[in-house]
Amino acid sequence: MPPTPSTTGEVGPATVVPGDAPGDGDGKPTRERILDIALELFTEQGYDKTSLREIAERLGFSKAAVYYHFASKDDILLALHYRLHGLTEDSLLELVGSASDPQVWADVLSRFLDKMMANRQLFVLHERNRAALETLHREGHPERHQDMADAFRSVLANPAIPVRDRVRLSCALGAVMSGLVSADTFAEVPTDEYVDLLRQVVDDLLVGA
Amino acid sequence: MPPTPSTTGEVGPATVVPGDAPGDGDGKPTRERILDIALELFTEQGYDKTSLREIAERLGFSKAAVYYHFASKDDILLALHYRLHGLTEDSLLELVGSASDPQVWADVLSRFLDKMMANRQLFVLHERNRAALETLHREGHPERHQDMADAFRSVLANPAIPVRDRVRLSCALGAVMSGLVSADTFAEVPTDEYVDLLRQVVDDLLVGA
DNA sequence: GTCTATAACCAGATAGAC
DNA sequence: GTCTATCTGGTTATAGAC
Repeated sequence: MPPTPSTTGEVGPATVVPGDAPGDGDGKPTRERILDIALELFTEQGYDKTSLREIAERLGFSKAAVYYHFASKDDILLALHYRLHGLTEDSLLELVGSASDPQVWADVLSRFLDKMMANRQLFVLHERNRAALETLHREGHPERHQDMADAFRSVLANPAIPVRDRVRLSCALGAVMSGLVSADTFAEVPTDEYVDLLRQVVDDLLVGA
Repeated sequence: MPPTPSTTGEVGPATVVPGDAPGDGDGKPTRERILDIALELFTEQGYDKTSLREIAERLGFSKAAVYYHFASKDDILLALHYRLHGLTEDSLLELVGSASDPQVWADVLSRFLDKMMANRQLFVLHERNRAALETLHREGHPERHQDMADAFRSVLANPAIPVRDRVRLSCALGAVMSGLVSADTFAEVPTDEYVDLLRQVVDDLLVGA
């Protein structure tokens, strides 16, 4: 049986202690290396058009070896989804869930933006494979793991909050996501400056006007 | 050989003259009925997770019959993509291409919003199947069919335009798309009112502030 | 214009050797 | 921890009858 039979929440590079496990080229454990390649291929070609054989080939071993680390292809996608979960601090989450004030939403989004930008590829993965990820969410995905997207979704569906505010929140989320996805187009702009531009957009939509 | 061997730009319900071709339940030609079902299933379950067998079953005939109307599964997706193309008037397109003024972009988007809202599902399809559609765009898709998305994309990539303006345009597009996708959440709001809220968002991002 | 039958293929997944 | 070999099932696509 594999060392981690059920899917575990992976938190990303920060968790990896250098020289922590066998691995190959780097000190990174194989499981992480698989996830890194998968993230790259899934974002580039799409989840469904990427085969396990392809992932394995890139790493220099065979398809079946991947099955030692993950129970299924879905399991890989799920693990990447959990990387996103891992980015969220609980304190921010509670803030969103409790308050119904656009100013608070804007603050949370603003504070979260740097982390989003630093882990941009993870968001692009989600943006480009919505269909596959939502299928995953419907079945499986047992524990009601709360993440940022879930928190905001529940706000959007809350009828006690004025429609105008909710619509503008929805737009602000879309605007930020769009900003992340097309960040490559603005590669010549320094990251800090770029993030500030996005922050301003969030502000204009949620508190300004 | 099929009546329309290569993919033709389908324009939607407006093109269908009542009693125009055999069809079945309605006066709609079979080709259109296939596209309607495909649109529904592709948006719901995703392009890759929908099989031709499933589409055929819904229509009451067999998988192979679908191949009479379309050369491949990709061809169906492409035809739906062309429905989107069909929504765009050339006059609006030129407007976007020529001007580099945020005010103009806002006007175009505003004028286009009603049509976008009326054909919402088409946009949701594109939003939820970006990966599949971009693969399609890379290969095939011969004639440089210009659509709204292409026009705006070329603006975003134009270095002659101030970065701030371009970033805000990118955000505005994302905001509108997000608004379209989550329109169901706000089903209780009258459409006109909802579209006005979105128009305001576009305005705040592109001309206000 | 639609259907039956079937070909050809490749994916995800398993068993068990090393 | 990785490999070879194999199973199983579903997918796109074709040929040809009605």
